[in-house]
Amino acid sequence: MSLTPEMDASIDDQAARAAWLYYVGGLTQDQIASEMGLSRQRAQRLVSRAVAAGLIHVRLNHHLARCVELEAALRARFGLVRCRVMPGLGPARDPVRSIAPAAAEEMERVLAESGSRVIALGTGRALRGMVDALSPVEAPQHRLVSLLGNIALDGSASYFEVIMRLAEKVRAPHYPMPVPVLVDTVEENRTLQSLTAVRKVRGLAQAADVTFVGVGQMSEDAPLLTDGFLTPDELHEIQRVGAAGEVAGWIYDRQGRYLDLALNARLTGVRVEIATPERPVIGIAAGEAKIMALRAALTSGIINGLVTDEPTAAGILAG
Amino acid sequence: MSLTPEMDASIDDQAARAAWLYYVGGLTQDQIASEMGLSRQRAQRLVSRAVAAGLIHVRLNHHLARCVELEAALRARFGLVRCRVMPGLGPARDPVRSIAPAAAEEMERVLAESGSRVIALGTGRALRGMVDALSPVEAPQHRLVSLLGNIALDGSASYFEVIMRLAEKVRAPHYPMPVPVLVDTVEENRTLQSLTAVRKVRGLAQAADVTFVGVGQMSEDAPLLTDGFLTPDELHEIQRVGAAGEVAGWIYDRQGRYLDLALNARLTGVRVEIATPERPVIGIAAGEAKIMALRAALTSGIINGLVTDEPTAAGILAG
DNA sequence: GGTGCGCGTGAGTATTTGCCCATACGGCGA
DNA sequence: TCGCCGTATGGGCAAATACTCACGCGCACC
Repeated sequence: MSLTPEMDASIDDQAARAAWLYYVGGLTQDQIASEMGLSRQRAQRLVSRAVAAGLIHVRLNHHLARCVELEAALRARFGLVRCRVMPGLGPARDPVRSIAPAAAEEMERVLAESGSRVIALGTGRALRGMVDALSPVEAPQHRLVSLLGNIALDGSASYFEVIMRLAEKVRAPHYPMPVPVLVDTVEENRTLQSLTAVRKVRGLAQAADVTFVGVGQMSEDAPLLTDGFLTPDELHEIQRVGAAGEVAGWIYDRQGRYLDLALNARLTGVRVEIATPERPVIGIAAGEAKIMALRAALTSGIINGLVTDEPTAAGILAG
Repeated sequence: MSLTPEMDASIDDQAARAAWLYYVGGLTQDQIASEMGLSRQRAQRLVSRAVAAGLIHVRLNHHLARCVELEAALRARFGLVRCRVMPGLGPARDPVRSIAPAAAEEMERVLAESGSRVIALGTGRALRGMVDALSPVEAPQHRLVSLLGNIALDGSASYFEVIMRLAEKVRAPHYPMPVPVLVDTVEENRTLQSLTAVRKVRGLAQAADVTFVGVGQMSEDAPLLTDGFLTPDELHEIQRVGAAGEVAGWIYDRQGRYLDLALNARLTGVRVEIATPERPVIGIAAGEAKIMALRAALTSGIINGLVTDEPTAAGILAG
């Protein structure tokens, strides 16, 4: 993916400088080109490179009245300790884009604490977006721990791993869950759970001071299905017994009560229990499809913090 | 300046939403127009309004190698507790633009502390830029105090007042210095200093946990001259006795030793004494003209923290 | 009630930007 | 050594954006 680090650094430096001149200095790409002694096209490419590489962060410093209202309503109805509602980006546009900056701010808020905290993390696209939107901060006083593994059934590790990226950005000690998300048999699971390494990570995760999780829907586009953890038949069976959503792979019904499924015995991750104000669990999720799953998790208190977007917030409250 | 608050809010809301769709969502202004049901021009105006009003903040998440080097060199040479060097924006462009975001970050760093702090502030364009670039944060645990008044000799209050704006953004209790910067006679000054209100503010400022100041040059374009605190003759006389710069109106020589001037007896503000690591004084300043003033202030330790830009940093180190 | 002023609006236009393509450069294998 | 391929570069062009101008509306003052 990259050339020599030296080369990369120099090009990123150039990109950063061009983007700085463009966004902070307000120069045109023409002016940047002559300032830095390159062609306009190159200047343009550097700026877009900087944006693509996430070197540039844009933040909105204004609380939209509508979003503030929705936040207040959600806080009141579900007794949330944290709640952020960001403007929607219109249909057919990835809501992760909208909520990632706000989620990153929530994370930064935790990271800014000077005392040492244990921060537990789920997986998923929304959390990945959060980490990408995060500014690098040195916060080595905290410990990061995974609620679940990042190895899929087929052994691939692509399942939107979050903890390693985050640890890299904040330079904090981190404890990934060194196991597959799901194993084939109850016995395998028991063996894994007995490993000291696994037991220590589980213990840390269960004692987390704050937890960030995604929330999965159980409709036909369920992440558990698209990521290959369930077959369509299994999904339909679980839907039939009333599945409404899942957090870290653990499936619950419309009241947010965890279901007693055969699947559970093969899940290796930590189940998030009812959140308390002292040990909040922040849900990071948005999208039409997730409304029911979110309402359920909020109802029972699996999550007591929420970062979502405007249409999703409205949908949750409409129910 | 503004219409009804209601009207303002609604228009800012629109602007913020348009800017969100533009910068975060990546829509074109055409798409924003149809999404929000307005004309393309209106969408464009809303976006530029949001930028002008400071609703949109852009930050660069990359440490340019050259800037990092300069920071390290400045830290080492002057024993600084904080140091930020931002890329220059080229000549003939306001360096405040470049350093304001970094200065705002330094301020946010202090504001994020959970313990209660006393934050003292000077005045000037650079500090004003810092406050404008600051994200609104609730930090009512801190107290903000002014080092000097904001009333000029002619009674006008325009001298880049900082503390009120800052207090508005962070909702912290604030203590402006309720006097002119400079008075006509020593007796007037004595009278003012004896007022309880003034004594309390002075006491608070002198005990500040952290201080943010601009740094003024004493060349022909001295802020003290352009703001009408000195006549050209006075300036030349002070230059003759070796003035190199000024902090909060107090003038020092090339070694950063405060000068014993007749003017001093008419200055009402608090003189910033040698900074300590426990009670840092952060200088916010950049520009060719300020190099000598900065080097002097750094040499004697009037300031032990610095936010500046690349050419200024290089100039300071070159001496 | 008229008149002037200021603000916001939309149309038109100049500038800027993003994208595509032809081309040049450099590494690598035949 | 030659030729191929992948990558980066600059020119050109269409789209997008910013600016200017003239108009219209509302408000206040006369």
